[in-house]
Amino acid sequence: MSSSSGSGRSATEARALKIHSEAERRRRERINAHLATLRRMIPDTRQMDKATLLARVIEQVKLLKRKASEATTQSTPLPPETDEVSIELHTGDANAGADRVIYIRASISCDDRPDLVARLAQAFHGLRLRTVRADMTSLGGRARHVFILCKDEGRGAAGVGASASLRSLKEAVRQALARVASPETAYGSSPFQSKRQRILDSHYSIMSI
Amino acid sequence: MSSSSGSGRSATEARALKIHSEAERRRRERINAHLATLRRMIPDTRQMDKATLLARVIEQVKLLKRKASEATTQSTPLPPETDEVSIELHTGDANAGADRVIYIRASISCDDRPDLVARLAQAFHGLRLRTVRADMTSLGGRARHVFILCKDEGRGAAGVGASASLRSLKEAVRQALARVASPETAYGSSPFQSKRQRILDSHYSIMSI
DNA sequence: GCGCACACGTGATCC
DNA sequence: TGGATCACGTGTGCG
Repeated sequence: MSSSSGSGRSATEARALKIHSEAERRRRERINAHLATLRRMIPDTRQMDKATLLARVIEQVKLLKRKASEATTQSTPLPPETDEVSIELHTGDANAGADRVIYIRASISCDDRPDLVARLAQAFHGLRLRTVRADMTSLGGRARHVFILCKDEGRGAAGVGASASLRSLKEAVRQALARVASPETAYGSSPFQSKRQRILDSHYSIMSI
Repeated sequence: MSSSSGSGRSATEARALKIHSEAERRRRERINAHLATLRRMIPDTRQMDKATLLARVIEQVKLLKRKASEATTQSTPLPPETDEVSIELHTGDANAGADRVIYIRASISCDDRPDLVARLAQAFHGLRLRTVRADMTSLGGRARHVFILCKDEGRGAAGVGASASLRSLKEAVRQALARVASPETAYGSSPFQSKRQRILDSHYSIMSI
């Protein structure tokens, strides 16, 4: 205490005290305003305890952090444990007859190895397919690659048997991918290798060229 | 006031008051503990105003929400018209000290050309970075490629200057990508070519090897 | 002295 | 009435 006598406050003290309380009120208002904002942007927090509200904020920040991080590092599911090849045809706009562009979505899941991408590129090149889009994942020795391929000009197969040639093209792509996925099928190389071992062994890059 | 006489409090009143103040203290402690937690999980908020801390929390939640949302909706499929290079570091869980794995999200947008992917792979290889995931788009002569790179073992830079070496690694990747994006900057090759022309000319494959 | 930010105790209020 | 929460004024320390 700076100065005091028995009775009340001096005039200056009273005024200072008032200023102080007002400042403190403004401070509380700032904090509470921010709290209200948080309450608005987080679901199911209307009329909830100030403390538990903060708990939910923490929880939400954690969750969003995980979500954002994992979304930037892997936006597609993990490579499946079983080998798969899938082909889809997409003729861009069925009625627009002018351009005759064919898109193929080819997906392959298999064990990863250094020459995988190169082999695939080679296969596509041999089929006169252009890779417009590619999505590749390599994890734990497994790879899952998805390609959007484009057959720009169906000149050679334009006329009558277009539909038939489409099917054969599709089948050709499937076989090519299957060959790449397991080059030595029919050979007796043991397919039994633990997942753990594969993970330990695998430090392949999907872009080893 | 419930009851009062001139002098002091009754014994029961005093005890109740004490209980009350203790409860209030506990409440404050809970709130402050949560605030401390938030302060820990948001960068650069050590000894910062309680109010401004909450402001940063709001800001962070907004940012993370946008990030997570746009990452799940994949809202940037088309290559932008302007050249861009962006690098992001992701150390997997800052506190889990054991594994020391570093992920880098590197994104490049530029004119497409046959050797682009090969150049990028070469650059990453030179920086001892493994490509764990790749997402490549080629459309209308423009390319937008996103890579998740992995620096498996920071053996050489583990100790003191880890943070600094991270920054320098990030900068190295950025410069490498910039070089690949526009190899002949500073030369006088005319940058003026119509978008239309580029589209007509471009039949590149992003996997031409 | 002044401004700022914090913790504390207290009265009011609502189940 | 008892427990829980809130807003308020005040005391106190730091630049």
